[in-house]
Amino acid sequence: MNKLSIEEKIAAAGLKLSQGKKEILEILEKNAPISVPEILSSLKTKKISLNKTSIYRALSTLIKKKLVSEIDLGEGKKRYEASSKEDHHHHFLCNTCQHIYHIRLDEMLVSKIEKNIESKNKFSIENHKIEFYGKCGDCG
Amino acid sequence: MNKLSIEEKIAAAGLKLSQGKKEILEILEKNAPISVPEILSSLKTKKISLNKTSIYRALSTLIKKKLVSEIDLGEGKKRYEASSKEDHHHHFLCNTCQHIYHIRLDEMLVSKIEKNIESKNKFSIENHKIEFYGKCGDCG
DNA sequence: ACTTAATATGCAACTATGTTGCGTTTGCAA
DNA sequence: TTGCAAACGCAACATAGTTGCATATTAAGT
Repeated sequence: MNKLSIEEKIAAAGLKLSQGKKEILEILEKNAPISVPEILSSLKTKKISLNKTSIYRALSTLIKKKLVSEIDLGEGKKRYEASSKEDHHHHFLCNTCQHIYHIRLDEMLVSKIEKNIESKNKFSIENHKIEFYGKCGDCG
Repeated sequence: MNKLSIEEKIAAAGLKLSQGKKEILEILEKNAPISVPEILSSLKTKKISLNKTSIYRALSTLIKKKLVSEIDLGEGKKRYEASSKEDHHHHFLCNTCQHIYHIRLDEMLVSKIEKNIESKNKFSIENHKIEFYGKCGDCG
């Protein structure tokens, strides 16, 4: 369980507690994976001014410290989520309402698939990207 | 087996045989999945002048007719490959040499994973994106 | 509190991928 | 061979993301 406050998490990662990082983490913890433009407009709503350059740089250090993870659903832009939300998981994107759902896979099966690939080829797999697309319950 | 010539494939899809589509398909059939900038420079090498707008538009119609498929390895740009090359397959991207390999998965296992997700949630899965990253034999 | 060094920020300019509008050209079929 | 739809080139635009540099803020040491 992760009961640390945002301030504590940033401190634990050995980072300086800046307005930017604090606000960004706060937003990410409240949202499904969002893009930088969305973070930007979310900040504007909260009447907080933060430059896009600063956001990209803050995200970059947060990613390095594993407080944030980057995902790419093939939309031509990246999305970010607080990695503290949950552990390893994947995403389902509804082709109709564009909602992003977190899903948990049977990791045993994934691992079987990877072992299979590694044995057939001479690869050593370091990570994967697995996303699903379709219709969610609300739209089906 | 797909023994049709490029001209025949285009005709079979009910498309006009334009220089652009012909050249693009020719390049895609010879290459691993490549991006538009790469197609552009490949054309330049062959002393063929074709505008990037035309490339994007040609690709778009070729994709609609299923002669080309679009893939996204999270690099901030799309890649394209001739779908005639092989049937359903996935990709492995070497983190060291950036080489892209075609891999074939145990589709039974993939289908098991999907059924699992569909039963736990109220999703109907229409497609997926599954890519692997790591070190290839040459780099390991 | 005061200084300092490291990190964070703002701004402007820039790069890259991809798109749109529009006028012109080309392939192909009647 | 002529007419129409599809293809094309060009310029302008849109959007995501990056870089350089000057200024400001934070946290640690005095």
